[in-house]
Amino acid sequence: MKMSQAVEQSLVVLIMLAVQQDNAPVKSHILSSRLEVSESYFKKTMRKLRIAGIVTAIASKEGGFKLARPLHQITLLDVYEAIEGEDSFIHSTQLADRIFKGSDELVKSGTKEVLAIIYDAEQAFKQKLADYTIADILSHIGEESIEAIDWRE
Amino acid sequence: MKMSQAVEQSLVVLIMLAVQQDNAPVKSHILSSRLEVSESYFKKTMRKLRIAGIVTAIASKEGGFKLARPLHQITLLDVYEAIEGEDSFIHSTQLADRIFKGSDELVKSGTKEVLAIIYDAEQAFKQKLADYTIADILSHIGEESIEAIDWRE
DNA sequence: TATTCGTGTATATTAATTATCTATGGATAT
DNA sequence: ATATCCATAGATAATTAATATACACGAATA
Repeated sequence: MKMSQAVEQSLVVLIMLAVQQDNAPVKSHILSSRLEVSESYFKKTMRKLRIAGIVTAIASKEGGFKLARPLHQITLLDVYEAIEGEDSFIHSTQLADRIFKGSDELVKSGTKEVLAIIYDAEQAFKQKLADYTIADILSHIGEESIEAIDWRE
Repeated sequence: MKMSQAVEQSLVVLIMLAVQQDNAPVKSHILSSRLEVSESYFKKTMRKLRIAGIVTAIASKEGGFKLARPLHQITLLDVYEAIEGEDSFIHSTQLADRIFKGSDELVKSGTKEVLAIIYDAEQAFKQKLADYTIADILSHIGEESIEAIDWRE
């Protein structure tokens, strides 16, 4: 069970935007070349972040992407769900239906319980992600070094 | 981020074995046909469960698979890890290295923090799975109906 | 009016999952 | 003994999702 690479890529981009002075917009080709992915692929990921209200896109000369909200209002769950969607880790019951077809109804309820437990575990995972924001990540970086960074150069 | 089908298949098989009277061994071809997968594929999954010490294989006429331990000693985490292994949801840092190469060391530590948070969330997920056993699932099934089931028929 | 994002489509590559078939060898109950 | 069934392994295939690129036209704006 692996998390999409795009989630990590997104988080790194957000860190980059977060340390950009004055939240000045940074161009696609600069960010994508830093990530070493094509601008085309990069924009597909950024689109998801934009739709989720995490970044703002500015179409203009001197345009680019910037953060849409303060750092402490962007949780890791926001980013995760923006990229991965809200699908559950498991989505089935079809299997249970196949197996217990013809046998006791009460056994079928056992698999329903399985789904409930996995859903419960999934919620625990997501709650942890919701507990942390980009600001928490940035708090591990020294103030001085942040002021010195301009990704547009 | 999706859980392997094999995890759900395994749980269903364990439920079937759990309600089998006297923990009598059930043959591969019976279980695999119930799951509607080939016996060959089914055995590959069962092998993982056997290596994890969850089921016992009996090679003999009147052989088959049975549970290796009491129901309450088989957690959902045991099953999950038997099938999915112990890989983390995210495994990288390579990306961080690529991006922050040439820029400040302190920024790199931001991505380390990201990995730590995701690992934390993953542990929360796994802890929930460890909190439940096959016995918990079975507790949702009436005693009477369990006594009536013989999967070997 | 040049620059840059927005959107959409088509396509390619890679990797993992899911799955089957076959075949040889080993354990054991009767 | 021998039939039955698991153990292991290798080759192969289908399906799906993730990852990725290229291209083209439209829209916003400094």
